[in-house]
Amino acid sequence: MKTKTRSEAATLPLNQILAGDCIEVMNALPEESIDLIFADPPYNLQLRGDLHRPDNSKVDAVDDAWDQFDSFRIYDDFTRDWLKAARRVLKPNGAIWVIGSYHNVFRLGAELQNQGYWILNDVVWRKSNPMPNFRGKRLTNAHETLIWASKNEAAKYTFNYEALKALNEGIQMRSDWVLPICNGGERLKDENGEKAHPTQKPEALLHRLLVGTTNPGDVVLDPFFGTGTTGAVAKMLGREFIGIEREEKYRVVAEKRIASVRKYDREALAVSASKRAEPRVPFGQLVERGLLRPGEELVSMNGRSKAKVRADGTLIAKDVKGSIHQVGAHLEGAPSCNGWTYWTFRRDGKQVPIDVLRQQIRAEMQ
Amino acid sequence: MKTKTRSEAATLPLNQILAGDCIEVMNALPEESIDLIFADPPYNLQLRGDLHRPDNSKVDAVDDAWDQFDSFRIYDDFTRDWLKAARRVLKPNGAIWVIGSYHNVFRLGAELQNQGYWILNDVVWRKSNPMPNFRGKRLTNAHETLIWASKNEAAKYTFNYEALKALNEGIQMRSDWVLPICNGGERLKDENGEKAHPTQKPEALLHRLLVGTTNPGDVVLDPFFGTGTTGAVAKMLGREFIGIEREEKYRVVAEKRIASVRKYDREALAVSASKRAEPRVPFGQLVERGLLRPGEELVSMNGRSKAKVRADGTLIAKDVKGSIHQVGAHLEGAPSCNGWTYWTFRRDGKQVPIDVLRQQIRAEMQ
DNA sequence: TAGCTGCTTGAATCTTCGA
DNA sequence: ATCGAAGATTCAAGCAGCT
Repeated sequence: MKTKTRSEAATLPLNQILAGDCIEVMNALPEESIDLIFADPPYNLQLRGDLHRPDNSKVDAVDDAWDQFDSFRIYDDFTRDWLKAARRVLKPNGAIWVIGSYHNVFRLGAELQNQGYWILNDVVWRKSNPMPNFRGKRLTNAHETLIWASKNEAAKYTFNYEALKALNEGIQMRSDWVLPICNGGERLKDENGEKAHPTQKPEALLHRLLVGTTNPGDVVLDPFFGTGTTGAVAKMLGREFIGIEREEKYRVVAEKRIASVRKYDREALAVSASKRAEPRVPFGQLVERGLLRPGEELVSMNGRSKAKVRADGTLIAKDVKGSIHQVGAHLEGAPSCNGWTYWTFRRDGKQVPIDVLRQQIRAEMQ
Repeated sequence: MKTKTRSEAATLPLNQILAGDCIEVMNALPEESIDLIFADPPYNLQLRGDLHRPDNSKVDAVDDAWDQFDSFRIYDDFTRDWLKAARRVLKPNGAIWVIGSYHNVFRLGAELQNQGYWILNDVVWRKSNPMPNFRGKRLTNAHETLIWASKNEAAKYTFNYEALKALNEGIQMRSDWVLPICNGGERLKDENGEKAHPTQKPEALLHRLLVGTTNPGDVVLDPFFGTGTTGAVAKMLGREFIGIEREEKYRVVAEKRIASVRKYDREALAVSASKRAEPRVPFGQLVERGLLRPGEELVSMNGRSKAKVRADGTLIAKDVKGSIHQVGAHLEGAPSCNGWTYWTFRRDGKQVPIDVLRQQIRAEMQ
């Protein structure tokens, strides 16, 4: 429901980047004036020493002062204060998005709930090209979490169901979004050719989020504006924005960036169109899902070789262990081998190619 | 490292389902006795019906703010208590997995951090066949979140990196896991043909998690056992389990289920080992055994550097002496260098990595 | 032009052993 | 506990430069 009046619009500093601490600046804005907030607060990463890639190059870490907090207590105080200020400026039917990683997102989500925000969805941004875990000590940190919440349980939040369905090729939009990280030409550089901001978010993410949860003309506030992805996408999509940013160097970059953006840029729309490739199905999934059991015997298509399945999705044959491809290649004395078509399993007295099981999983994924 | 003693094993009720409240039962177990905890705590506590404030006055159900606030407080108290009891029984190098949705996972994650657990990853279980959002008012809730945390920051948690990489067909396992929900034949039914438990987890999820973060023989505790997916998969994979479940009807179903499970054979349970687990072989042994001769020349993998082997197993290059690692790092101007993969020697006219010789010695050690 | 190789880079709580 | 040394460890993209 649009309730914006002329006088209210006049007092709002629309399409500007405001300098200063976001809490103070938000408290100076009129209450109940904002339709949507997008907030990408500091993550409070707690990094110890340097990290090198296996090729010995050094990882350019987020070591900025603005990401340093001395304790959870201090981070929680900070979170409480800015979320409270944010809630004051939200319209009664307003909503908020916050983004974070496991370092901070649980603090964010709990505090949202404590303040009476009503969580609508948590959304997973699955990165198609995340940075690997170079030391092999944990899982690849391949996602970040967004929380979408309305001001309270009763709020009539904006949700453009059909628009998102259209973006998703006619299928209901899910809570996991596969999008690449921001790099290439979209990644803003400073005068030295270094990245202008360590954590610039991709425009595709904001595009989907603004298309789905705002209407044209809505006022979108970003209290941690950085280099202004929110403002740039809002402008493209015909939404009004208000940015707040403490650091001058980021404001300068953002101003320039947004000035060069044109509304309804068709290229920006193209960014969000995701192409669908045939999903890769690791052989291990057949084992995890119980389609093949550890210890089960596979026989080669030509009937000459046998191997046993192991719990981690590798095979073991007479004198070799490895993937279905490696073991097949070794047994045939070939440089390579497509294990999917080489190996068969026994089902109802017949030998069936394991590729049948892969097809089955792919069908489920549709 | 297994440190289980006979007396400890004797006092642990292995491979049993214990009846009762999980906090009381955990407090009756010996401390520091559990390798891994998997917990799927309830979150629909149905508090709205009979909610009391801490001072025992009944909450006015009309007052939404009070209702929410007290709900969270009670849930947080519950979470704090069971996580504390869980932490007591964990071995110093133990770890925990918890699973939840946006309703409760932020409370879980924040409390884990508050108690000193150290989050290793948050993992998204991306459901390949979720229930659609029928009313079209929100995104399809297509995932649940798991948190993997060690007992504390210093803990040497178990992580079978190579096994998970193998499960994912040679690519590092990511933090987003695509797996189907539990249905079909795997879904347990009660005598009326109704599902026996509302939130039965798929065995594939537990398979991946147990293969990745436990070793055969480890003790896995599930304080919210339900119909025993954890126990069933633990048994298959040769892990010990302890289940705790309050409701008799679930215990009955779980007992029957686990009794019908068979453990995979030993060979199938072996997983791809990490190189770190292999015995250490000093470079000097290659010289002592005559696999390399003092004075023999080594050439770097990239062909740009040379060094000579000395009798004590150090190398000497143009302006540097030291270990294979030190000399390699110095010549490359790198912070570190794995000399085993950096240096090659000449054999039959070809350059061969010295790591081949290490493998040879390791093979002899078997 | 299209295709290939090689280099660079990304919100990262990223080692372990023995003296 | 602290310190030094051994040694284990990466995936997907974009882009430049070349054929």
